[in-house]
Amino acid sequence: MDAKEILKQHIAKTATLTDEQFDYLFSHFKPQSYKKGQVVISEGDKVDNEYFVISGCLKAFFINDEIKMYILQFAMPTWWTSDYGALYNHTRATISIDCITDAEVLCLSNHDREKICNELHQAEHFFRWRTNRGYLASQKRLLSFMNNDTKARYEELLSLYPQLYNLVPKHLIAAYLGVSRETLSRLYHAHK
Amino acid sequence: MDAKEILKQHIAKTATLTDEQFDYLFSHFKPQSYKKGQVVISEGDKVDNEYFVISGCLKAFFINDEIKMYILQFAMPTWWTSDYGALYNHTRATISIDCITDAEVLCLSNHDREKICNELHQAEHFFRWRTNRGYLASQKRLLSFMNNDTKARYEELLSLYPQLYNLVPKHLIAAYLGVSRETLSRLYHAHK
DNA sequence: TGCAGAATGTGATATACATCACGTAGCTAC
DNA sequence: GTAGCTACGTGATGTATATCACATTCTGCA
Repeated sequence: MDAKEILKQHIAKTATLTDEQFDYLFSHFKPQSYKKGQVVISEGDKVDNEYFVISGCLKAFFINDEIKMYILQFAMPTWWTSDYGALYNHTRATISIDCITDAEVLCLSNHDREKICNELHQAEHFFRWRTNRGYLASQKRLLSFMNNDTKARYEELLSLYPQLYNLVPKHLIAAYLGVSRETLSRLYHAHK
Repeated sequence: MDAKEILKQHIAKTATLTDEQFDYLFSHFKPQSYKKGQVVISEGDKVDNEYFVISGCLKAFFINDEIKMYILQFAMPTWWTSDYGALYNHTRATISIDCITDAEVLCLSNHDREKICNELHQAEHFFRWRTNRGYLASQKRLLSFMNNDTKARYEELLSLYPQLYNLVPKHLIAAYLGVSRETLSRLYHAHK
């Protein structure tokens, strides 16, 4: 299945577009390929685009003053990613994004998204629901952070995305869980 | 300023509606008054409405198996609140909401919101942006949880919402920060 | 093929925080 | 007014996790 078809099916779950409308919408997306390790958005950048993942795995992360990394999102196929704070507020990136594996994405500029949303009511509908789901996922993760200990969060993550275990290095999983790599290592060697 | 005018100005920041369109939209909102301590949504309830706060302060919270409470949101005037997971997915409430002070709200049913969004493109636009902002706030709080210690999060909260200090009991602030009330108490008596 | 750097395991120690326990002050109801 | 409840402070102790240090294994690549 090609990129266009993947996006089409993804949107069809939420919004009803004619083929012509979808073609028009799709004409604003720009395909892009990245190699493993390549940087998509770097802290301090001007952010113009958001990215729809076709294949591969990216990470969106924050580096604090002590050079410690926290991962906000592993972006897998059919997920959207960007530094949305910077994108919507026209500020410089505080979040960086790079590729854990080779990856193909579709880029959509902030300007084009707003233009399409304005022109096509169904597109606005789609983006409302996409953000809805992101909001709910974020709330859920926040609750999990407050309520569950590290082990429970680790198991929750792996039961949701079993592919991560082999796809991404353990220290990145630790950075997603918000614990040190040592603690994570001890965790899953203790309860074998 | 009455409830209608408060909502009107709130929406006008994001979407352009004619007076007729706003009147139509407003006709779907139902005003409601609550007393301090009154429950708006209780865990296990069917959730049909979301709430726009006109006055007072509500809290949205989760109680875990060990009867420990975590506060997801203090809902202040012009904020929206509900158990959105339950509301959108038509499941039972896992989040409860009650009133910290006497409060006035405007209720909007899930059904009516979707109806209005369908009928009025600008309403869909408004709700997309409202959710956007909620998503960004949630991401920011998540990052703060991973990156900052309790003291920093406490000071961040109070600098954002100074009125909370006198409005809500300290153990609720602790439940928002995700620490025990003892730890919070020690925190702000240590660094005077 | 072999080497450098990345990823991972593991021990020792320090620390932030939870938990338990108890005390006090203030508010509310009748 | 007093009984009871809620909010809040504070000490003692236990525990999960960070941090530092070093060893081991894996992997890409020249």
